[in-house]
Amino acid sequence: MKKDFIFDVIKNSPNSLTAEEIYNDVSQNIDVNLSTVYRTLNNLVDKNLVTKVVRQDKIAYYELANEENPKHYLICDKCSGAFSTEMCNLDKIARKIKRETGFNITSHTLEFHGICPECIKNAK
Amino acid sequence: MKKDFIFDVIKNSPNSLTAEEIYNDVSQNIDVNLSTVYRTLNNLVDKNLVTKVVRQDKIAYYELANEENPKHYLICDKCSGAFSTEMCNLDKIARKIKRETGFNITSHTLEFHGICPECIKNAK
DNA sequence: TTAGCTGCAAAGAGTTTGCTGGGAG
DNA sequence: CTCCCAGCAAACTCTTTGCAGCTAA
Repeated sequence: MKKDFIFDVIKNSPNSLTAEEIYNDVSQNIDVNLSTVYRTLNNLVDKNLVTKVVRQDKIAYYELANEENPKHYLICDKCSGAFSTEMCNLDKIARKIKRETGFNITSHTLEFHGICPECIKNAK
Repeated sequence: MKKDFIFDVIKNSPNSLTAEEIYNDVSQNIDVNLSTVYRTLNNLVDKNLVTKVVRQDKIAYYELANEENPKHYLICDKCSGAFSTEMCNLDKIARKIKRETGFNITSHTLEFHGICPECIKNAK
C-alpha cells in the first residue's frame, strides 16, 4: 500500500519534509494523490511514527519520530534553508518548568532564525 | 488613524494576540475591516514595532516587539491556553551556535507543549 | 464481508491583493 | 496635489473532508 512508500520517503530523508516534497518524491515511483499523502501523514502522526512541526512559514514539516531527533532548526531567512542542530539541551529547562509551574510538558519545538554562513559569504 | 487603535490593543495586552482577536477588540471602538488589521499588522512588523510568531496551530500571534519579551510559550494541548515563560535563557545557546556554525542568529521561537496544571487537575 | 485505502472535487481557514475611493499633510 | 489609508471582494495557499469505488484480509 501507498502508506509504505510515503513512510519510506520520510525514513530515508535526513531532513524534515513538507507534504508537497513527499508527494513529489513518492510520485516518481507510483501514482498517488495529494490528499492521500496528507491523510497518510496524519495517520502516521497519530500513530507516533512521524512527527509534524509547523514552522514560521506556516507549512507543516514531517520527519521520522525519534526520541533522539533534535527538532531544533536553524532557518536561513535569506535562502530558506533549514539546518538542524543538537546543541540545545532543553530537557533540563523542560524539567525545571515542570517542577516550578506544574505544567506537564510532553514536547517542544525550537526555531532559530537568521542568515546561514553560505548567504553571509555570498552577501559580501 | 486606525493604526493607532490596533497598535494600542497590542500595547495594552499582556498576551500575544491573533489578528482576529485584535480585530474583535478594535471593532468594539471603531469600524474596521479585517484586511486593514492584517495590513496594519504587517506594517508594524516591518517596522519592528510588533513581533509575529506562528505557532503550531498555524495561526500568527502578534505582540509588542520588546527585547525583553520572552516569546517562549507553554501551550496546553487540552485547553489551548498559552502561558509565557522566561525561564529559558537561549541567548547562551544562540551564541554557542553562532560561534560553532557561523550561522548569524537574529531571532528564535520556542514552544513547549503539554497539559497545564488546571487541565491536569480537572482530569482527575 | 468488513474495514481500511484511494481519487476526485469541493470546501475551509487564515491571509493577501487589486482596485477604488477617501482623508491627511 | 500627493500619498498613504481603508473597504470590499476576490484570490491564494495549505490542508481537510465527503463521497463513492476499490482493495485486502
